[in-house]
Amino acid sequence: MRTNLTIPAQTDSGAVLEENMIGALWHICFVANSFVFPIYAQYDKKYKISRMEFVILYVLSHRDNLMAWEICRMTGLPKNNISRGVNKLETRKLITRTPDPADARRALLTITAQGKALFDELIVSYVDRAETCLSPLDKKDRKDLERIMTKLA
Amino acid sequence: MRTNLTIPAQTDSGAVLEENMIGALWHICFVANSFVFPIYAQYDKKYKISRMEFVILYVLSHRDNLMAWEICRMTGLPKNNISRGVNKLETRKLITRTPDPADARRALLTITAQGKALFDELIVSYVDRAETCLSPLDKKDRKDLERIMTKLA
DNA sequence: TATGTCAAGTCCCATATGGGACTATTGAAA
DNA sequence: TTTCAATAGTCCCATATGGGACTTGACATA
Repeated sequence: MRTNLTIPAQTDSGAVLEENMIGALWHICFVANSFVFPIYAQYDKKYKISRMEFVILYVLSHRDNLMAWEICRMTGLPKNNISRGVNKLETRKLITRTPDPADARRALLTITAQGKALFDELIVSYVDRAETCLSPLDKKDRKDLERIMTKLA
Repeated sequence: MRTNLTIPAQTDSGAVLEENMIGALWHICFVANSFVFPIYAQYDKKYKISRMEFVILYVLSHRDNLMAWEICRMTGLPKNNISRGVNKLETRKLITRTPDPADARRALLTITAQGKALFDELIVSYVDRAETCLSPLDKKDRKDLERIMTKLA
């Protein structure tokens, strides 16, 4: 379990890679890691929620009645990990799994009120951290970033 | 300080996340993962180079005579993982470790010609993949992305 | 009904990862 | 000098992760 992690506050990485788009993508990865790492550490420590579980809650809080494989498709995460997360969330009653009577293979996942309540709590840290990470950006930067990221994903 | 977040109720369409900066950061993570995952899989399979090892080669190919902890600081990766990677790269003669005579704790890392040659091979896939991932972006987008990412990292 | 194929999930296992304890060394304070 | 703290790196161990095999169910074709 992760606790107490320290992300080095500042880096020289800017200097390491200023060639072209390689650098941009390297930075994207760096930012992504520095962003999520402390969050997941906190979720795990404070709420016993793993990365996979958070991702599932995140997706289900936006769209209901999804099947596990759809979450895989949307997130790019492997199905066994999602499967594990779904099971854990179900036993904790944070989501429900409703078997599709028409096809016994399928089960529709829905977040419960309890799950939604937890998610609303989790997302506060998420937003805080996002604000911290994006604080160097002005309004225009943010607009641009949003536009670009929408194109990319 | 927390942002008042509004989670759009049940967004439709595959785009799970286009609200605000939460969405942007979620996208950043998604893009980062989708970008690196296939690359590291290939590096591992084809060259027996792990993510950590690649990162070390990457950094050392830009800056010589670094200590392990500096790589940690630059990349945000934990020191034990970097330590492992350094050892493996050293036994494969892709980097050298020169003990600092003035301080026996320290060792300066340098990429070897062999290491550089391998890195040059690796980076080809990296650039290819970067180009693929960034293909939806036009020239202006790319300029913006680079500007923003430099600010963020 | 039998058969082959695909689909949705789960299980098993090997590996990657990260936290924390530990070692060895240095430098500073007492 | 002795002691204490900090630094650089390694080791150990528990957990997270992902590939691939496996299970069960659905459906198409015969």
